[in-house]
Amino acid sequence: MDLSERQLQILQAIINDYVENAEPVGSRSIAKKYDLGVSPATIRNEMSDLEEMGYLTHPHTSAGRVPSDKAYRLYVNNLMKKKNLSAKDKRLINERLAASRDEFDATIRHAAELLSEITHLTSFALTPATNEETISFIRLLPVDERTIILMIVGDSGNVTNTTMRLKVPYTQEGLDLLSKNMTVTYKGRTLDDVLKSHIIEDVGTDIAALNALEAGVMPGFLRTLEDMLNVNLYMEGMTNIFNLPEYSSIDRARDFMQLFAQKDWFTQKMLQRADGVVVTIGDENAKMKDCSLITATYHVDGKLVGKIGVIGPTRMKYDEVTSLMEYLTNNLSESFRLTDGDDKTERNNK
Amino acid sequence: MDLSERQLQILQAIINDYVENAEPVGSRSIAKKYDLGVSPATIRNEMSDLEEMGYLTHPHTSAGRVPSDKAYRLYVNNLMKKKNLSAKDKRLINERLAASRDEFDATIRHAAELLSEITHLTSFALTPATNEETISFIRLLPVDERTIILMIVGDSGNVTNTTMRLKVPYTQEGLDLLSKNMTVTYKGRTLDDVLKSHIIEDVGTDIAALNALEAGVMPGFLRTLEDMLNVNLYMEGMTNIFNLPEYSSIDRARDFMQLFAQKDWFTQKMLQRADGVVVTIGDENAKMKDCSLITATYHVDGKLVGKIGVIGPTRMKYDEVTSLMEYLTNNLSESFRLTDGDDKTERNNK
DNA sequence: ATTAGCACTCTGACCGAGTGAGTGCTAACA
DNA sequence: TGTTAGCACTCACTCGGTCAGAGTGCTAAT
Repeated sequence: MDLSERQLQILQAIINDYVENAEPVGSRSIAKKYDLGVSPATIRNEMSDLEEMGYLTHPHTSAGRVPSDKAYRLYVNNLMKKKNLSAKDKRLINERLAASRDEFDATIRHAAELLSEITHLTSFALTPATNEETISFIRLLPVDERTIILMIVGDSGNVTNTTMRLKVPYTQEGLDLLSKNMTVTYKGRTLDDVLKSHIIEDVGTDIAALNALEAGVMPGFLRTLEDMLNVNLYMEGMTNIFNLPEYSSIDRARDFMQLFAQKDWFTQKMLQRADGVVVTIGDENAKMKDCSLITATYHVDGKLVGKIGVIGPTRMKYDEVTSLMEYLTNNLSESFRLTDGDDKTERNNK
Repeated sequence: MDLSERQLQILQAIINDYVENAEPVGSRSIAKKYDLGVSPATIRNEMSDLEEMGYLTHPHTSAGRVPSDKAYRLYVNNLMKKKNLSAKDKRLINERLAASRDEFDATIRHAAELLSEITHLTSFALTPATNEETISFIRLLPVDERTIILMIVGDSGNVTNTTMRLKVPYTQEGLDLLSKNMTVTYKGRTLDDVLKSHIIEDVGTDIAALNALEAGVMPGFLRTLEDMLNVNLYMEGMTNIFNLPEYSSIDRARDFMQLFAQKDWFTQKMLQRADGVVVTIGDENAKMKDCSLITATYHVDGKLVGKIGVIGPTRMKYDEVTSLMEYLTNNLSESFRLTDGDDKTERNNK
């Protein structure tokens, strides 16, 4: 059941050729381009065997062979070698990321841009998930007679705030006291935890006015927590796929685009993927049957975890893309390691 | 040079028919469907005249006529009548907007969703421009030894904040004093004004440590102002156009999609458009030659101004879309009128 | 001024032949 | 027994030609 050395060589040759030219590859062209020391007839026989084993398919009798998902999987797992990035790409990455080093979200967006520029595919980046983030403090600030700001600060400096209009009047003292009480109650607990407990805990006071204020603030508090848990999705290079032959039919192009119309669904799917560089090919992506998806994770200060990814047809340069993503996520994680004396700013989401 | 009553009738009939069926319309079908009391031959003669005047075009000799941009312009300016929304659509709008009434950005996003759902076209919504917003107060808050939060609050409750890491240590008193000084210096001035002055004004203190703190904070302050000036763009229904015959060719579809790849450019273009319901047709949109674009403005508390819009082929139901947008923007402006006793929240951008 | 009639034009669908790429099989060969 | 040359066969694609249908533009009659 294992493949012979020669079969592997042939399979690799077919994959290389097909990835490059997007056209079914015949025995003759393999024999000519790759010096395997055998005739086209022999290659034909091997190809026939490979097809039987499910590594190749046949659009029609008189066409060449096309690698199957299974072939790409084999290639990704066993055959492909790490590629070195070109000096040009490395420079591009370093410069672009350094330029926006101070602005967290901008850096992440630039990472997605770089991915799509270099691979000519569609890419995305997610800001880090904050479920592990714990509450550092909560502050209520006055705006006008009826309007206040609720601000939640996480332990990594993540900030989210909501402006809310109260039905009842308030006092500065009330705000201060409630801020303090809420901070005491929730400090150190994760956002997830506080939100999921769903119990609006009594922050403990027996002043009637304060209880009224608390009741007015709570719905906004929960909404703010939810907001803080949301990650941002940046997509880039969606139109790149129009240049690829697999999307030359309107239907395919539409299907592809529609995947990203439901941003929330897509974000959830991506968040569920394992850490590190993960490749899923064709059928392995339930809903995105004829795409391949490569994701990788970066870290913020060694803790928070965000994701970047590339989406394209199954026919893609897996070796180059995975190497690129490894380089890029390392670079990102490095950027986001908060060293002392650094004036990095803008670590706040939406 | 003016068009006769009959010519107007014929032109209107052609536009109706073409907008409905997306196919060149011939004299015979006009004569049959619209009871104008004349024969196809007469209509042919009029059509020929209309073509000479630039209101119609001819894909080829033996095809029917197609309205030109000029014809649509005439239609929009003089011919079309306001349409009443269906009860179903009204209900849909009211329900959907009411559901997210508390969350500012969500409401705006829903407005864009509604637009694309009802029109089956591509739509967008912009959060209000904040150049007129004035600074209400500025607050600096501690996170850890080196990290602080800078928060700017506008007079309409708009909040933007940045987490920044300082090179130098700070004290609570320092933060409080600087907050107070900055507020005094900038209160009441517009964001634009403060940002454009570009002079980092001395907020007035002679304590050395405070000056150092001020210097550390200023770059972040400017960046926060910039951030606060940014508007958010929500796009919806981009894939709707795949169902339209004018985008059945990949090239057209790609061109359309690429318009929105440069979000910043698009946002700027949209912000430049006049207030109220504005229709631009085909050539009138320099870069979007074969699209029509309809935008409308909504108000927040009668002051801040945001935009929503619909983009589609020149062949669109101008009457229905403009009526819909009028209804929708009225509804939005109404929602955003901050009445007393209302606990509307979440009036904060990015 | 309007209309009927008719010739003319152009598109799009359909058809059939020819071409070329590539396979699969068979028989010969090392 | 694995490899190879040779050859028949298959299938998609292209090209030219034909045909039907829709619609115009012109002319002559009303």
